[in-house]
Amino acid sequence: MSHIEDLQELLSKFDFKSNFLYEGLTDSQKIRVQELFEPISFKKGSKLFYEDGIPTGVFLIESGLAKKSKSIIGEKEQIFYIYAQGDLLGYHALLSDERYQDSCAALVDLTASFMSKDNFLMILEEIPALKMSLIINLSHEFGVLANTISILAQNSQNIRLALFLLVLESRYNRYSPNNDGISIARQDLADLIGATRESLGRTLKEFKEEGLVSIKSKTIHILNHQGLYQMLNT
Amino acid sequence: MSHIEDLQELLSKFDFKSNFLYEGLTDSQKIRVQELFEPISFKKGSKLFYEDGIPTGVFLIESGLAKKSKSIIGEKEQIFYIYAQGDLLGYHALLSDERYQDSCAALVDLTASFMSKDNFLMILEEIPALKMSLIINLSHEFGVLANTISILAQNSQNIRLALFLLVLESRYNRYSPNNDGISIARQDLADLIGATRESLGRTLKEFKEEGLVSIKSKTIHILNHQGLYQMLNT
DNA sequence: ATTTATTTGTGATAAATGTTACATTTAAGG
DNA sequence: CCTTAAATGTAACATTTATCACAAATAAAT
Repeated sequence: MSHIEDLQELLSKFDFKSNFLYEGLTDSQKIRVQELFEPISFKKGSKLFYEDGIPTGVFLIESGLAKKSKSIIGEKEQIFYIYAQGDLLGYHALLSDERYQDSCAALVDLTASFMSKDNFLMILEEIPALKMSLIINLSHEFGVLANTISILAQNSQNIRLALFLLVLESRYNRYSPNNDGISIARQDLADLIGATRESLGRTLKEFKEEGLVSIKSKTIHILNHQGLYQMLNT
Repeated sequence: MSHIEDLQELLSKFDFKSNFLYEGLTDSQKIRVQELFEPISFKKGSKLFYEDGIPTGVFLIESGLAKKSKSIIGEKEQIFYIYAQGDLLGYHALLSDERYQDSCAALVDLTASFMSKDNFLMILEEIPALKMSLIINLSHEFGVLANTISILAQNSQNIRLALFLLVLESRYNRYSPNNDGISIARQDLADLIGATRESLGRTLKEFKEEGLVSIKSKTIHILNHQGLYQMLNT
């Protein structure tokens, strides 16, 4: 197996397949689902939903990026996933009939489609294939979060950063062939890899000096994918 | 809200409700499900299933404890959940139609009920309530793993240990009123909180010297729950 | 019961990461 | 465009945690 394939396989272990919604539906079913969505938009920094809030529905991201994060103890925020175009989100709390266990904020101006809780639960009963897709997807997500725990708990900051840079680049470029680099606030990147902002800055600088990445203000470009990947296998 | 209630609420954020199987079923449905299980037992240290193995069915723990762990990079093993009596496990890989993403090993001699993949998928179609229970449960598990990420990535070893001691004690004593303490290998506890064995040992010694716990060989007893809980809120 | 293997404890040292405080750069608003 | 606020960079220092090497204790096997 080539290095590229190895990398792709690794990255898939950190990616929800949250764009499952239309998989396996007939054309008429797709239209039925689409009819239940309504457009909604969020300014950069605003929240799609809040921790402890009551779930109102689900969101399908049409454009933009959103971070899901939570804070269990103290004020420290942990980002545990970054959603991109095509991803469906907001269904966990809704389905488990709990309050939101996490909050979700737009990283950039964002457009989405919204479906109310009632409509979502209705369509789930109406189209059984959807329910099975959801089960498959939730099961996959379990693996992704377990992998995330494993990476964050067992590896140094260097390795965590190397991995998440690769993950983010692939996520950011999901539907855009032109590689625009990874544009993200330092604090967010730190909250994602479980580091302080200062410490992340130093590690990032190291990477730059080693020619692994280039940095222009907020945007990080990966120059040497192979190099980052090799860090993971040492 | 009292401290005890606060603690209970916190602990519930780290507990799968994997004993959902019979919830909401009629008596005849329960019997139908039970008929499809067959007894199986595992010696301490043996594996219920292996990472990368092909899923064969699901397990319901009748007695004993099991750890679910994985190793993404290198040889470091991360335990991300410890299952106890009453828990159902092994359905994630089966449902997402992937290979096992993790391995599961008995921490002590263990007895379980086993249901084959075919029977599990069959009963899921036969009893729709089961499918919905599964969705609810998977959604809840998502929150638990997100909380685990947050704790492990954002807190010091002391705090991680304090929390997991409280979690483990509650898990170990789920169905046993007499508090037998937490019997666990140091290496396993270290793999659970994301620390080295030596480092864990030192932190544990500190806890002992502060009167928070007592240690008799492999078994840890919590002496001051309040004290451990307060560590989390500083 | 005695030997052997495994697990655990300990101490010295090095490495990684966090903390604090402030300078500098970049973005946002009028 | 200018002003102010927010984000980022930097450096010295403290703290936490890992690593290594080995002793002690416990568990397993004969």
